[in-house]
Amino acid sequence: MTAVGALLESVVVAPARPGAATTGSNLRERHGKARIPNMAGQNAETGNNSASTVERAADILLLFASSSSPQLGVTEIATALGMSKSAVHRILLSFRNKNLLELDPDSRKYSLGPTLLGLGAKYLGQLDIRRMAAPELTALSRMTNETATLSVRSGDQRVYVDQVTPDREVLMSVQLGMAHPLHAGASSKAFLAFLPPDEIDGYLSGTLHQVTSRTVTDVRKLRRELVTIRQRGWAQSLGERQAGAGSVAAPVFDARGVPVAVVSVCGPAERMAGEIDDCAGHLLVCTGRLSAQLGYHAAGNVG
Amino acid sequence: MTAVGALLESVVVAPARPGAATTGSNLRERHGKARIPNMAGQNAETGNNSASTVERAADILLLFASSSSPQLGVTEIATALGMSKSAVHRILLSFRNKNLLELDPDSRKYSLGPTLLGLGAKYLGQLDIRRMAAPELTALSRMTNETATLSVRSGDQRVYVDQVTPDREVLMSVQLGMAHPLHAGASSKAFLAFLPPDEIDGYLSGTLHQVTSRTVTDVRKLRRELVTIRQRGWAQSLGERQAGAGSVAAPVFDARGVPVAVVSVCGPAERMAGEIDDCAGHLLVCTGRLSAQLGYHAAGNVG
DNA sequence: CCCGCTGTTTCAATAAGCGGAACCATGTTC
DNA sequence: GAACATGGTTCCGCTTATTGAAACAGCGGG
Repeated sequence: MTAVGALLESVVVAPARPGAATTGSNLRERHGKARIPNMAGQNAETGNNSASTVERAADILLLFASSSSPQLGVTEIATALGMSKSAVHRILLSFRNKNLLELDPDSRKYSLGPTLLGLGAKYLGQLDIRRMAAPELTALSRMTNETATLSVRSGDQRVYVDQVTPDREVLMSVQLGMAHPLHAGASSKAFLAFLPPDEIDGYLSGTLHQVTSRTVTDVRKLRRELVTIRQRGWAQSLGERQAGAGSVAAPVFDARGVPVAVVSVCGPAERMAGEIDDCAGHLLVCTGRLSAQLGYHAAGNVG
Repeated sequence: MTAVGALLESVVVAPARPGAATTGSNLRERHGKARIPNMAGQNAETGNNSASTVERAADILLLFASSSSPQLGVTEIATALGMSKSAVHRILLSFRNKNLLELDPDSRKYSLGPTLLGLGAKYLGQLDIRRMAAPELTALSRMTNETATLSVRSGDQRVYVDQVTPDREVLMSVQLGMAHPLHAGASSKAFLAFLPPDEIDGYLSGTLHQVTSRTVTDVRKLRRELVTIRQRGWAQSLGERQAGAGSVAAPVFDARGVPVAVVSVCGPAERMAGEIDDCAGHLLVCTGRLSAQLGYHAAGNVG
């Protein structure tokens, strides 16, 4: 009954497709350079040997992703990104040729195209952690009667890749695919706490953006909290990333002990406040099973 | 309980929010093949004043979407697209900076990045037809006990944007987001049949690719079938796009009488063969309701 | 250990994208 | 309804970013 779950086109005989056994996808990055997210103005200081035109084109796509209005005009984009109208127009035309963007001939504005759906679906389909975690998320959501989410890391950021919401009126729902910093919210902190020490240092040496009024941006305070998280194995947050929301989160480790994903239970802050311990218990059982599936044998890693 | 359905991050109190006004998206495309860099100057005649670098970058993304293996290497991409390794590498670096692609440091290969998930989710979220049709798809799938799908048009192609699968062992599942030609399969033919005559002519004057052994590529035969489809209001296919699959499909019209989407019922070919008339009945009720919601008043359009 | 394969970097040539301004097409105002 | 305003599209010289070949670096297999 799921809507967007199925991804492989085929006449399926068994409920799941046995398929080729893909190895676990581990992602690692070493980008020390922190980008200022969605800021307008000049981005002259990239300093890389990459293709600036392509990056600017990508920025246009990302602008659509972060914009509140689904349709954007040429000048709108140009001013937002500090580009000239002609450059924007040329890039938009290219994307349009590839069906990555669409043009509404009436309003003369552009919007995201269906090909992006294909790319996103493809990405999800090859995320084996997601497949593996799906039943766990369902069970976790049912037991806690709250939303269960799954996140993966992408460089200095974290991205929700799945969620299962409970069957009740007031609930929390996260936006899949959008990137969040590694220091705000339970899921992020759960990731950060279990990274290798040098990566933690690298991240903490950057700017810690104040996402909400409760976001912890003091490095020393955050470091103390990371120690706590490592000791007890899970992180919590009340409104640190999303005002009014609360959550508990714990990482999933692969065989090498690297955190490859984070599972969280989240809901409205007032409700979550009284459920934290209960949720954390269920959560750890869930992540423990997943880590075991990935070949992780819990060792003395508490430090 | 849906996994990827929710898209807006918020603490939701009401189950769903009624969307804003609908905008019919019509677009026209021209697929030129620009490969030879010799006469790469300004070709005013072909109407190609777009950014070739960006298009080539987009081609790389699309290659990932259509490739069977989730990871691609630099030379692999370069040879597949006829580009130089350095160009590919630079573009890959740009995409990596934007988290549109990821690099597996072990295998030194690239794969799709999580930002694409965000873009795809965003696209789905702003497709109001999808929201509107979702309950209809669910009902249709339940009544027919087969898979119900929703497609939209994108240039000369058609894209699945949603599906609801029945609760049984043997079923059909389509791949969301991937583009299909307008002449193969019931959903495609249902679109094609109700386009304006000049657009039909334009499409039929192009090459009709033989997708499966049963794909109709003879223009005259196809034209006859389009007449039939227009007369009875729905299209059928047995293995024309996907071997072993069968389906019936009918369009959804907006207030102007333009087909904005297509709903289909599909399943394994043997089973569908005996269910076609029954499914078509349910299907037409469903699409009729949707068209009515869009302000379409059935007129004497049979011809 | 060396060879072959693949990803990364370098560098000069130049093709390609850039921006400003002119050009249209809408729809808004008076 | 004409003049105006707004925003998309096109044109064109300038210059910069991109390109391709070749050199370099890592890695795995023979």
